[in-house]
Parts: sequence; structure tokens; C-alpha cells
Amino acid sequence: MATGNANSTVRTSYRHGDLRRALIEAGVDLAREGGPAAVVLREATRRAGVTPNAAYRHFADRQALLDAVCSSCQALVAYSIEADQAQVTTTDPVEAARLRFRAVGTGYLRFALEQPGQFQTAFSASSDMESATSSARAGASGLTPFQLLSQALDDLVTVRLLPPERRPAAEFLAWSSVHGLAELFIDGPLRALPDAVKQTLIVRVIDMVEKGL
Amino acid sequence: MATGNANSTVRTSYRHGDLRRALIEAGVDLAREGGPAAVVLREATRRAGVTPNAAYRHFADRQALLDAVCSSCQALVAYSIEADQAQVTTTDPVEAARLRFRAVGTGYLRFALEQPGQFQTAFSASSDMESATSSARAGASGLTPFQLLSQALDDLVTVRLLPPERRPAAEFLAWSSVHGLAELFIDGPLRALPDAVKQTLIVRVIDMVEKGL
DNA sequence: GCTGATATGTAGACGATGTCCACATGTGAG
DNA sequence: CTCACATGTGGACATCGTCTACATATCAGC
Repeated sequence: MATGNANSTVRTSYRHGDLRRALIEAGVDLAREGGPAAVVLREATRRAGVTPNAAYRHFADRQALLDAVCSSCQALVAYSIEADQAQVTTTDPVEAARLRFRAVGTGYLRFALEQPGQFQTAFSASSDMESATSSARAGASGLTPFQLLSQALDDLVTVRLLPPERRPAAEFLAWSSVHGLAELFIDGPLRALPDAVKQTLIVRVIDMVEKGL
Repeated sequence: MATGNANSTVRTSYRHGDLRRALIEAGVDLAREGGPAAVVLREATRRAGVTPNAAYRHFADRQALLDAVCSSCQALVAYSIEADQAQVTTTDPVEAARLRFRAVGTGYLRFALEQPGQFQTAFSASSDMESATSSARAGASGLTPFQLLSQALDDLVTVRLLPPERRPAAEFLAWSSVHGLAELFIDGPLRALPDAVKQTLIVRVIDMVEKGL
């Protein structure tokens, strides 16, 4: 095997340098190609040009690696949301808050459709409320997808588009709808729908949330 | 090994009798105990008191077995919905339609909370629109969970609680919300919530759907 | 009732995976 | 310079899905 390395840099030293990061990156690639089930420890080490056991110096077991990959994938979701939010240019603060709220949904669902494997991986590992706010899962703004949604809802209250008494737990209602649609799209019965119809459904679901919240 | 059998009936003949059914039932048990990943072909054959390869006389591969188990689990979801719907006793047809619609959501989510493993398995295998209406996934009424939802929405239109122009694709909006909440409950950030809070969220999500549809 | 084709189950093997234990070798602190 | 520790290697094991033979039970047709 020696320095046999499939990837970018050929390892010159005995030490890898940053194996932990390399394994996570390989895992993210695997997730893109085949979802969480494809995040295989041995294959990740293979791509990092390293023996399977080397992974155990950085991760307790495969699940720990998958957790780290999951966090990285959630950060990608955050970036996708931020990208959609950045396109809001209205100067009207009320309309801006409304559109930035909707952008959470569209960014989330756009990512789910563009990178289904990574999307599934992002929410495959069982995460609790604590890890939903971990900084490892944040985007450029330092906020996780969940926190981006919370903030958008707070802003909705600020501009009086959402009555304060309906604010509590609103993130779970909104998240449920959007996340459920993503699941139906990815491996649910809506998988085969033409893209235009999917886009229509996205708009309608977000309409429903906005109206029903 | 001979007639070594862990389950109910000891196999007396060389032939098993109904191995296909036995494997599916073992698979459903495994799903209850550990979700789709726990539906392991070899373990299912072990529980059926049979050699691993015997399964290949009835299923093309593990995925085929998992698909069958998935169908059985979806039937369980249908039964759960029907159970909740059966509790609606109002004589007022309008209120009855409304409550039967809500019962789709409560029955669905009650099953998700009571049998998370089977619930996840029910929607793990990638199903398309065709399999969502397969009779193997139906409950006592002969309807799949998806069809029960569609019927409830049709009834909502009949009693004029839902304008006909908003009927198209409404099942996907409602399903998204309820299914998404189930996912957040089972291995999302809402996993650790006390049961009472979960019940409140269920009511609120269904409220949102009813209001926003 | 016999016989042979077919359905069903068995036996053994292979490659892949996660993971364990023992060992080797860089690297940095003293 | 040396030695402890961090990091990677090598080999092994159990389990899993699946393949290729092989064996036996059951039923159709004579």
C-alpha cells in the first residue's frame, strides 16, 4: 500500500496530517453518492489512503464518524438556507421578514432535492435538541438550520406578522411540514413527480404554513 | 439444527408450510425491535427455524423481504388510523367528516410514537405512487394510509369544509406536516420531549393543517 | 401406487463490513 | 538524545448478504 492515495495530496510522511478531517470529507462524499447507508468506514479510510483501523484513532466507531458527517451535512443545509435568504432584497422590513422566513423553507427543500443523499444523512443520526444547536452544524452565519428557522420566526413576531401567542413551538410546526415534504420527495411517493410540480408543492406547503401558523 | 425452532410451532415436515409469511412476520418483529436496519435476512430465517438460503426461495434478496415487511408495517399504520376514526361518534355529518380527517393525523402519529421501529420501516423502502395504493399495505377497510387520507379529504369537500379548488394535492400538504412531525419525534430533536408536550404538538400541527389547507 | 419433475430447504463458500488486539513507527517533551 | 505517546499497520474474528451445488419432499400423470 505504501503511500497509495486516491485523493488530492499524496501523503509523504507516515502521519497523515489531518486524518479526522479527511475521513469526514470522504464520508460527506459517500453520503452524497448514496445517503447515510453509503457512509462506510472502510471505504472512507480507503479514500483517505489509510488502513481501516486508523479511523479508530479519531472516531470511537462507525456511528461516531457518521455523526460527524451528519453535522457537516447539516451545515450544508444551513448554507443552502442562507443562500436563499441572501436573495431577499426588499427594503420593506415587513415583507423582508416574510420572505426570509419563506427562504428557510425553500433553501431547505432546494437542498433536499439537489443533494438527497446528503440531506438524508444530515437528519439520519439521532440528534437531540442539544445537538440541533451545535456549532459544528452551522452555516456561514454561525447558525444551524434549526436556529435559522427560529430566528426567522422571531423576526416574524417583531414585524407583527405572527402574533406572539402563536410563536411558541412554531418552529416545530413549520419544520414538520417542510421536512415531511422533503421526505415525501426523496423516497416517498412523490419521488417521481416532475420538477415543476414539485416546485408548485413547495410553494403550496409554505403557503399553508404561513397561513396556518 | 434439525427441527430447532424458536417460535410457536415446531416444524414437523421437511417443508416449512408457509415460510414466506413466517419470514415477513419475523421481519415485522425485527422492525419493531430496531427499525429497518434490524430487518436482517439471516436473523429472520433463524427465527423461522430455517437456513439463511431458504429465504431466497421466497424473496429475490434482502430488499425484497424488507419491501414486504414495509408493506405489512404500512398496513399496521392503516389499522391505527382506522382505530382512531372508529372513535368518532358524532351524528353531525359535517363535524364527523372533520373529526375523521383529524383522526388520520392522530392515528398516524399515535402509531409513530407507539411503534417507532415499525413506523420507520413502513416508510423506509422507497415507495412510489403505485405502491402507496397497493392492497398489501391496506388496513381492515382495504385502504392504505394514503388512501384513508385522500378519502377523508374528499369527505371534507363533500361537507363543504374544504373548497374544491383547494382539494388537489391537499393530501401531500397534510401528509407532509404529519409525517414530518413523526420524524422529528422519532429521531429528530423532539425525541426527548415529555409525552404531554408531544400530544400538544400533535394537536397544534393538525390545527395548522386544518387552518392552512 | 409408482415415478419423475419441480418446489423447497440444506451445505458450504466468498467477499465485504465493523471491530478487536498486538505491533510498529513517527514526533515532541524532558 | 531518549523515551513516552500519538498515530498508523497487520492480522484476525464474527456477521451479513449472496452465490453455486446438492438433497429431499411433494404432486402430476401414468
